[in-house]
Amino acid sequence: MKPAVTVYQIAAHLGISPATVSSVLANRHVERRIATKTAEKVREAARSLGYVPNMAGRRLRSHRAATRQFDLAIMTSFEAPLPLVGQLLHKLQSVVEQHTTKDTRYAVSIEMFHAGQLSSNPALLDANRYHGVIITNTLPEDDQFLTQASLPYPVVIMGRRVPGYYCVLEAPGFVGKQSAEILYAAGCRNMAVMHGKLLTYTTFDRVEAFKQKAKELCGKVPATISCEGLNPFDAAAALQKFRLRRKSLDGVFAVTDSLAMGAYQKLKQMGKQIPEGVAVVGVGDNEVSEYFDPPLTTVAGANDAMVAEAVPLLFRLLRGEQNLAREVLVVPSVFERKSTQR
Amino acid sequence: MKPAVTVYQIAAHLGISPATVSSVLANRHVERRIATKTAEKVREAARSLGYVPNMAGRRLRSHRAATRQFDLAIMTSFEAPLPLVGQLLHKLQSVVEQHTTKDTRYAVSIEMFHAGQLSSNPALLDANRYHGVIITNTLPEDDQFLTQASLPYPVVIMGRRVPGYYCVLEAPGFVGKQSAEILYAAGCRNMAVMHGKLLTYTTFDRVEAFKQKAKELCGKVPATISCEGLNPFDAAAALQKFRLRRKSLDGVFAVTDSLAMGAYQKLKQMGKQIPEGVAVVGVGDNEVSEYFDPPLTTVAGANDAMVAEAVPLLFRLLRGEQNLAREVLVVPSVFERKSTQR
DNA sequence: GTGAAAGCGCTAACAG
DNA sequence: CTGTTAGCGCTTTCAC
Repeated sequence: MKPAVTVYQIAAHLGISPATVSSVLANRHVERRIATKTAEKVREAARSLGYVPNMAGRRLRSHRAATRQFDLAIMTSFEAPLPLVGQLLHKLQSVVEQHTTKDTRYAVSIEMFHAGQLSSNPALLDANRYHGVIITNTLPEDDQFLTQASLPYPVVIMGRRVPGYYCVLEAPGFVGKQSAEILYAAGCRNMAVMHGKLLTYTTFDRVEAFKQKAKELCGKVPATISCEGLNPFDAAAALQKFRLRRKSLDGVFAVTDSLAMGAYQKLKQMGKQIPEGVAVVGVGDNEVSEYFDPPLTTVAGANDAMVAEAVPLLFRLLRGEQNLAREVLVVPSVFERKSTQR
Repeated sequence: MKPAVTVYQIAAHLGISPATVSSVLANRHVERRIATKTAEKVREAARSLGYVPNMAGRRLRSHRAATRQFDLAIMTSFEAPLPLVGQLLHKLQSVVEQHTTKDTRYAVSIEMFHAGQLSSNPALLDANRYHGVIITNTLPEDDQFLTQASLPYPVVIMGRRVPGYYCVLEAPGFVGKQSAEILYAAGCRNMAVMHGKLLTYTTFDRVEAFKQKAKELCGKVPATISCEGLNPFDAAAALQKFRLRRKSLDGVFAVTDSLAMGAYQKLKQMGKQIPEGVAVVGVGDNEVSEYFDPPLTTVAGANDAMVAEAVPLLFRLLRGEQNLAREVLVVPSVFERKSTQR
């Protein structure tokens, strides 16, 4: 590939000076009183030569020495539930807004990688891109990669414990344990756990803790309903298949509210009342769970709370604060609603 | 404010060379075989002096000449529904991934502004930040500002027609008109429209078209149920107040599925059956609408479709393609479900 | 209305 | 193991 076109080449091409080219391309031709015809020519040449401005050059040259610019990033997998990313983004933006001053500016980027493929994200290991990042929705493969890597900037990992990093995660086992207890208290003795094909650490933990507690309480391991993805559709489809094998089902723990919502419809179609026939517990990443019919009991996950911890933690790291806890455990809230009240 | 600390100052402070400082701070001290003690000293000094690396400098110096780097941004208001932003982000990321090659790289940033305050976003007018942006969820104040501004890079505006820009928007009037017709066909004669306090152009259009069509069909202007925000909670609260004033209500058009979902619960509590007592139409920005009870009829908005048009359009502009349509109209799909079948 | 020259902060390349 | 030097691409300043 040829080296990129620069303002110098455009200037040479037209027989004018780079300064003139620059003025035009930065939209300053009016204040610099460049001839309209010249401006036209420059734009035309830029287009035909395929000029792509180098933002690093521009920023380097034109920033005020007193301004500090922080480039932050959220790294998440494509497969992650969008709401979590949205929450994180929203929170990060509002904290950024608070911290922005005349001479401190922030930019927030998002990098997405395919689950398990974090290692092939080129931006990650570059020291020349970000001042700090929050990484979330990783799979074990990703975590292993991170363990070996040593990133040259502050990193907060959400939802997973990775040695050597600052991590914010759900209190291990809490969601699964609580959910099993809620279902047991509602009288369920034939429980099932419903989850997607890909398991992040957080999801894995929820599933395992649920199974263990359910076994302890009911004397047998709960069934597994494995869904293709995390959408309601996937839950309905999985339940359709499952139905054939198991009629006695009386309690469902879905690792995501979206899955629970898909399950609702199929359960009703199967003639099961909620909660009388089957009780359902979800994990709260959804604003509408309270408005489902019947309202969905939710062990609130801890997305909100994790986000609320992770973002300020990143800023403390950026500020260079020392002696911060390597690990923050967040305890989810439980919202008991009709879907588990018998 | 003092000028930012540079590697030169750290070097001077420690009596060593800037190159050494640089190597350490970029995590290259191993390959450069810097003494561990020196590395320690450098890091310590960087911390105590409050060093913030200048990414523009780093990037400028260390990039390969053959690499073109594109910095893209999504600009959206804080108040926008998160799902739309999520969809847009996801789509943009996947197209970015397709276009990424050995010597073409992309970075995606998000800028959030408060609805109506786009003009005070400093990143917007800077020529030295982005190669292209997608702007969405603007209020009329923002649009007016944009009309006057002249941005020095490609811009796609989603959801609104603004003179001089490339715009992707819903076919005007379609959603509102369709919704009114669906409700009318379901036998509704006392309709209401439910919307949030802040009206983007898109929402405004939906509301107005609905009112007009409803009046045409029923002979009277439908009632308005104005909600604080766009969450289900807001819909329930607004309906609670509204209930006092109007018992005859038999059809609701909610400009957002979230609002419709909030309305469901309150309507049922008020003793209205859906669809027998009250039919409901939402606008489809939500994966669970099909899984509501009864499944929610949705005029699918056109978020998916808009996103699918806007992102490739941005890339065409970046490539310098000429003679592109200034305006792309997207026609929403209609999903008739139980909530309007009598 | 336009050009020449300097230099933003950093690191690659090379020399020791 | 570390220092010297040059220059990435751009824009600003000043000169004409």
